[in-house]
Amino acid sequence: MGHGADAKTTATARERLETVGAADVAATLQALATPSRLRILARLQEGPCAATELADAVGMEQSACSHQLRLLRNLGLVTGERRGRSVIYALYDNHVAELLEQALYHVEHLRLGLRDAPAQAPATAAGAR
Amino acid sequence: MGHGADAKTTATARERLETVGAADVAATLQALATPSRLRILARLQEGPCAATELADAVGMEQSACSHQLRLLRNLGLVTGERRGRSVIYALYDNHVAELLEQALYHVEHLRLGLRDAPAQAPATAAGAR
DNA sequence: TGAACACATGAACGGCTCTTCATGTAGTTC
DNA sequence: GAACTACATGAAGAGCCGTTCATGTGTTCA
Repeated sequence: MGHGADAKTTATARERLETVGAADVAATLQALATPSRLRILARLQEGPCAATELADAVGMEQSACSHQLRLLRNLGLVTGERRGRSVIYALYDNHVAELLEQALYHVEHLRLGLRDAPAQAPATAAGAR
Repeated sequence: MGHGADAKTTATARERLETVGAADVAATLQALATPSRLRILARLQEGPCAATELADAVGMEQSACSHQLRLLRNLGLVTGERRGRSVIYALYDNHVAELLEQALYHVEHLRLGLRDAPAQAPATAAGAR
């Protein structure tokens, strides 16, 4: 209903994590945990692209790129459909685009060493202090 | 200066990625790419916590937890300061909390198989379709 | 000062991941 | 259908990662 965190349905990140499955979350996020795949996704954010062209754009061998594309596909992050003798790859979703975007955003800031606020705990019954 | 993406200073994700350093971005994101660290960060989002208590909360051995904490610390994602004979760990930043939050959010949606929109390219000269 | 607690660190091992090399399959063109 | 292009796949090797075991450092308290 609301936007971010309502008072009622506020599950802790920890609960949500176990609900979805920590291993699954980790697996998905690992798609963003290597330079090669990061480059692939970043290129795809600019628009769909054929496999060979993609490999060329990110500077990796066709085979290596294909392997990673399969991985990304199995994770449901990208799609690939035939078009003539090419296979056009694209980001699956806008969620993927945003995930990449925000990951980049946060890492850019973290890498600058800027400190926003010393990490405040959510508005829990935090009497203990 | 703006907030998210101004029309003028819009660099492609690919450019930003190389600017920050794809390897560095990957390294940081890899902190979210394993169940153990994911649990650690999720627990810390609820508030600061001593090392042993933390290890207990996420169900891992003290040593293993300590190793991962060092890693997270080196990446600048968490802080740890002595307090008596304990060391209290906390998320470094609100950026870290948000990164975790949004990663969770997107993965929750991706895991549901919900498809928002078939990934639209940014407002480029995307006539080809 | 010595014992007990809290945490950090080093070494080592098993497992996973990414790449490369070689080969296989699908589609087009002649 | 033969040759070529575009992509996928399998096997294998090098390197990295996370855990465990054993031990070390710092702190409190009697």
